[in-house]
Amino acid sequence: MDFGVENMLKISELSQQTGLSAHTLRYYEKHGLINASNRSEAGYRFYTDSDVRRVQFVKTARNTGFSLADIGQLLSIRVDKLSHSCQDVTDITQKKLLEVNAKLAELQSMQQTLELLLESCCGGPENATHCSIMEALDAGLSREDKNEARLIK
Amino acid sequence: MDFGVENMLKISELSQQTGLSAHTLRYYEKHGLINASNRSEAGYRFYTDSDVRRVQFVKTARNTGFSLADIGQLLSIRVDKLSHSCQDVTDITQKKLLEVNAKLAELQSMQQTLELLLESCCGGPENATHCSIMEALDAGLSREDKNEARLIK
DNA sequence: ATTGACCTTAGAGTTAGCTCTAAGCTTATA
DNA sequence: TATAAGCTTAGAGCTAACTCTAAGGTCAAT
Repeated sequence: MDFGVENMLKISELSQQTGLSAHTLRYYEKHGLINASNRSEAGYRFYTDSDVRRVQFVKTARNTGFSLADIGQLLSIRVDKLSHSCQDVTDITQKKLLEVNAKLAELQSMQQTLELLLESCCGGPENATHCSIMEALDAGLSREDKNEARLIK
Repeated sequence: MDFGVENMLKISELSQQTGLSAHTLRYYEKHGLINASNRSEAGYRFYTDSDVRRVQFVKTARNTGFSLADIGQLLSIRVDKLSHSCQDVTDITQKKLLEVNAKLAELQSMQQTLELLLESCCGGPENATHCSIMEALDAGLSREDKNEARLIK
């Protein structure tokens, strides 16, 4: 069961394969996401193919927007699929989607506001005494938008 | 020019008016965004109407997505409009819009991925051995998407 | 034997924007 | 006058996900 060190990767090689820095790989290890299956006598990490696939999984999940905590959960499902249901997986995914949708809504509102501001302003070289962007920000964006803000008086 | 302390606000009163905590107001002051025009002998901050309007401006800009650094720039325009042009204002606004659009694109890509994942999975109580979400994450999301990632072998 | 590249660890630093604490005054109320 | 609420400051802590540093051990090549 113990094949020398052939066909295993050192951390810098894993780094190259995955595009994650060695620092980041150690960071993920410290946070329980990944591990080197083997260590040399001197303590050097050696990664198997299976380790590489796990790291790729982490990277893909990361690109999809999952937090490291989410990924921890996904990984524990991954290593024991029999003890987990598809619903366990969709729960995590659904929760993430809700977060993403919430952020999206917030950013879309900002986008709309910024576009309106830009439309309203000439953007020219004249001085800003009557700049409509400044006026709008001074007026609280025309007043009938925000929820909790009390009006000035 | 110095009217006692009538019609000025203490920090907790400004906090109530604006919905920003006293902590946050002091934080903004430390970062050069706002200031109390007056202090009592004991060092208590007292805010004028003009101070209140400035804080409202900051809050509105914050809600619009501007960073505190952006707001610092906007405020320095606000106090000396003659020395700044509308273009100065639109430059800041445009830059912010670009940032927001970039984030938006990233989040929309995540949203799409998450929706696809959810569509592909039954989400039921059966065990996760053939969960299509896990498979997709294992396969790097079907392979033809990411830019810098090298394939496994 | 000696470079130099690579590896190890613990732990500090970064970013942004708060949020909170501690220790000690001040002010208002009873 | 005493107590509680509110104010002051400097500075630490929080969040997330890295990113980097320091001090030292290892390894391959000269």
